[in-house]
Amino acid sequence: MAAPKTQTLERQEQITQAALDLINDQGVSGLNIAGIARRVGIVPSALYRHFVSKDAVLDAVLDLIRQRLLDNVAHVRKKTPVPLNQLKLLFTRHIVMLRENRAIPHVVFSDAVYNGQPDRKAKVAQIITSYLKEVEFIIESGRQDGTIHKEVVPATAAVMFLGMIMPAVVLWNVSQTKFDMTAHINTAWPAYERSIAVQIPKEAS
Amino acid sequence: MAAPKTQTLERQEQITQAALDLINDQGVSGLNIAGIARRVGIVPSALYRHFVSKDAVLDAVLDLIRQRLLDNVAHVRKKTPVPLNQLKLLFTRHIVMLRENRAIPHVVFSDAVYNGQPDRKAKVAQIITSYLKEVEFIIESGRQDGTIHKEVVPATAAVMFLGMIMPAVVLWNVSQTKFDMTAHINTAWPAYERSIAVQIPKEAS
DNA sequence: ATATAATGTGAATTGTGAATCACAATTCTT
DNA sequence: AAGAATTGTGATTCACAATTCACATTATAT
Repeated sequence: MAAPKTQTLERQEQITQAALDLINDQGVSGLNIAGIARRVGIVPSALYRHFVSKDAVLDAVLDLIRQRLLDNVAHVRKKTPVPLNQLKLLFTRHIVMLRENRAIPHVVFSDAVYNGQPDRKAKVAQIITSYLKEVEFIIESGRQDGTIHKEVVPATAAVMFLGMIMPAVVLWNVSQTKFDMTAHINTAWPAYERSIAVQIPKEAS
Repeated sequence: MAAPKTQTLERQEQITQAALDLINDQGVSGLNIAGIARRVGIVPSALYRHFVSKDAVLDAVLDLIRQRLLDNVAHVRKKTPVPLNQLKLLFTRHIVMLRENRAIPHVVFSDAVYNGQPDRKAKVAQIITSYLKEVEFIIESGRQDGTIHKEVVPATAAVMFLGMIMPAVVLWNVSQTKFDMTAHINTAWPAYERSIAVQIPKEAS
């Protein structure tokens, strides 16, 4: 009962997705060739027809993650032209995304990244910084149109934007999903907005 | 050439410290019994006289980390009685600490925590939340003495305090230590202060 | 001092998982 | 339809690391 033959390109996508799913369930340390193969429906050795090594699979997963993150930004841009609304939307969408893809923080924080080849580390650095650049860009356009304070330093504000998300996700993960993300979104966002927006929004509590 | 016999209590401390050092260098996935034993100066099997398993060593490392974090808070409390100054000091000290102990983020974000026994996960949750509680406490006393806005929600402000630190450390790690932490401290802190303090400090840019 | 407990040692055991390889089945080319 | 290329399979190898164990050595108690 051999698995049906499938073009490498398609298999690579299946394998990458399966790897992401596996990491969602078991973390990066739970990522193993046999597990991936099982999910795809092939035998472990067959995987090597499509990837030269396990490391190569991890790199593909990183590419997938980058794509998802940037797609997110693009989607938000289309949704509304107002910088502050874009940020708010990006904030909630990003949190929802990380909730559903626990693999993302897993990979980004994993030892495979922190202590693997410098290439991989650089790749993650590039993913994060390009995401930050997008956020900075939104903030900068807010400064231009006068909705965001001129004194705000875009780079710092972007890092702090990430700072609303990162600890929340970590707490949520560590607390067996008990940490109330919705409540966090509802209180953190106004605080963030207050610190960068020019005028307090209509309903000032 | 046997290693000198040493009381279990002292050896446990040596082993825990060696494990922390090893994680500093190689990450959690690089943590191995042989490596720890080498650093302590004993043979791998000897380690089992003092810890029942590798997992037990990791748990001890977690205890050590908690202790370090809380010592940090206590130190800051002694240094100054002014809440905002305590926060600022805690901020810089925390960053310095994480710079010198890359093991801390490694462990906190590791798979061993995210996918290990629920006990360990709970332990990490407890470490983070107790640290947050301390920060909340400082913020609350600032609200009491009128130096921090009444509208500030201590829990949220504490999470965002962590939010100044976490992404910075991640960026620093991932960027081969190229990310400028000092610059981050200098711009992030005023922004944070502005968002919670009642009055803008003397020199308003 | 001697028995007993505690600690250290080297060898052996066990498990795990990545990677390789010769061969089989399938698809593609022409 | 024959031959070449691609993809799949099972057995196997290899390295690595945690743990156990019988025995040696040192410290402690009486």
